[in-house]
Amino acid sequence: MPEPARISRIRSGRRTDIRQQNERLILDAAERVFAEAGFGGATMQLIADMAGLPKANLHYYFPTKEALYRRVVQNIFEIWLDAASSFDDAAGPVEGIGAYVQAKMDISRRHPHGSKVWAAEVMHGAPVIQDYLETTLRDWTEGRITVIQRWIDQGQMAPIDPRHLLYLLWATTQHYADFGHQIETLNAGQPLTDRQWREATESVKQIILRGIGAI
Amino acid sequence: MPEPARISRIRSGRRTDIRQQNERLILDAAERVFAEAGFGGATMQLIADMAGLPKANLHYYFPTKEALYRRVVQNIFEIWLDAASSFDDAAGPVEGIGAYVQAKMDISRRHPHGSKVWAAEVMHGAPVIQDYLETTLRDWTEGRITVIQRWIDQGQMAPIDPRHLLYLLWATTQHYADFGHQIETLNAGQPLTDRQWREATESVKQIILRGIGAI
DNA sequence: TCGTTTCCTGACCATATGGTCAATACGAAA
DNA sequence: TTTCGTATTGACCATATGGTCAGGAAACGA
Repeated sequence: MPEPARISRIRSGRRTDIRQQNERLILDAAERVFAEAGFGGATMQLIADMAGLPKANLHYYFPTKEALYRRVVQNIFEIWLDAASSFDDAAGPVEGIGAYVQAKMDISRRHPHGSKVWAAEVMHGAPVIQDYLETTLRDWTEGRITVIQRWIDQGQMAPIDPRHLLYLLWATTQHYADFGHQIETLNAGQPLTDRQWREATESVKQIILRGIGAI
Repeated sequence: MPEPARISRIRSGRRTDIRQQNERLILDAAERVFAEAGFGGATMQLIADMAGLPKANLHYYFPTKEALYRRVVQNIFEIWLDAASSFDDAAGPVEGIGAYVQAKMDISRRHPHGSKVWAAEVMHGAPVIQDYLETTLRDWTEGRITVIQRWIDQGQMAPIDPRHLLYLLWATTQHYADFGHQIETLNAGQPLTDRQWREATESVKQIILRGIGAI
């Protein structure tokens, strides 16, 4: 059976470079357009223009609009999961939650479009990633609740309902991406500067860490 | 000039009842559909079906889809402003912010669709209510910042950046509406009970009030 | 050079959707 | 009863959009 080997050898050439490069181009454009216009408001033509490719080319790499959207949402979810790891190897809430807030604020700054797509997806009832919510997200959440509960039992923080603490963390950090336009409008129409992002992150950390009695 | 009087007398009859009733019917259906499908994903036909009226009837009361959407967003903004008043007549942060959290959590529970429409509108760059953001919302925000700063100066709370405190308040309370589906999924697929809503509200209040050093 | 696979794209199609309109019914005042 | 402004609605239209396809170009191994 030399077949698979031959295929995989072919796939490692320049052709896959082209495929990967174009898929990335399309995914980046799609993420932006889906974020700014929503799934229904986004058009393949607009995504194509933003990617600098003919529309028919999109359908060569992604069979349908749904398939493209699905890939965008999955990408975001993976980024989300990466940040989640900052929670893990921490001795106490100050380091754990502090690092988590930091990671999520960084994501909000670097992937605002992705965050918006995720938010819209959930708001519409998670038609595409419902299974992820019920498996990966639920498992992750349960794990983190255990960790937080242990911190409480060890007297490292006040007895807060871990679930609502997690919601508060998600809400607060993602707000800086999802409602970035509102924040910018209230900031004299200017995007937050490096300094303002640091201040925001510090404010969030302080309020939450103090709020759970970890400081 | 008896004209206006006659018109206004006519307008107070049963006809205006019909108009008001149908507009309400349409607006309620539209709010729901816009929230669940987004502006682009919503169709006039779907809204019509949900309102129990023929599609052409919608266009009799609202000339275009945009006009209907505009009205929905404006309605939400008014509800939002009502809650804002709970902030005003309060002696200190515990009452003021406590009441504000309470009011906003109640809104999240009673108007989840409206909250989602608002969120989507802002996420898409506020194409419809940008002027509100720059006028009403900006003014309200500045006013509240002044109040919070006064509390800080009077030593009633820790020196937190008022702006980021407001963002945290908005983010946290609205999260329970906008991400209600996710919360429900993590709640064994069940909507929050009365008790759980109370617990959520209490958790949020506690963390924030403690976090700003008001307790 | 040749054969094969992958990639590219203009032109085209079927359908969904926002919006229009003319005909009609209805309710209230005269 | 007549009149007139309001409300109703089925049928219809123009357009936008997701998706298809055939023909050809480029890339690559032999």
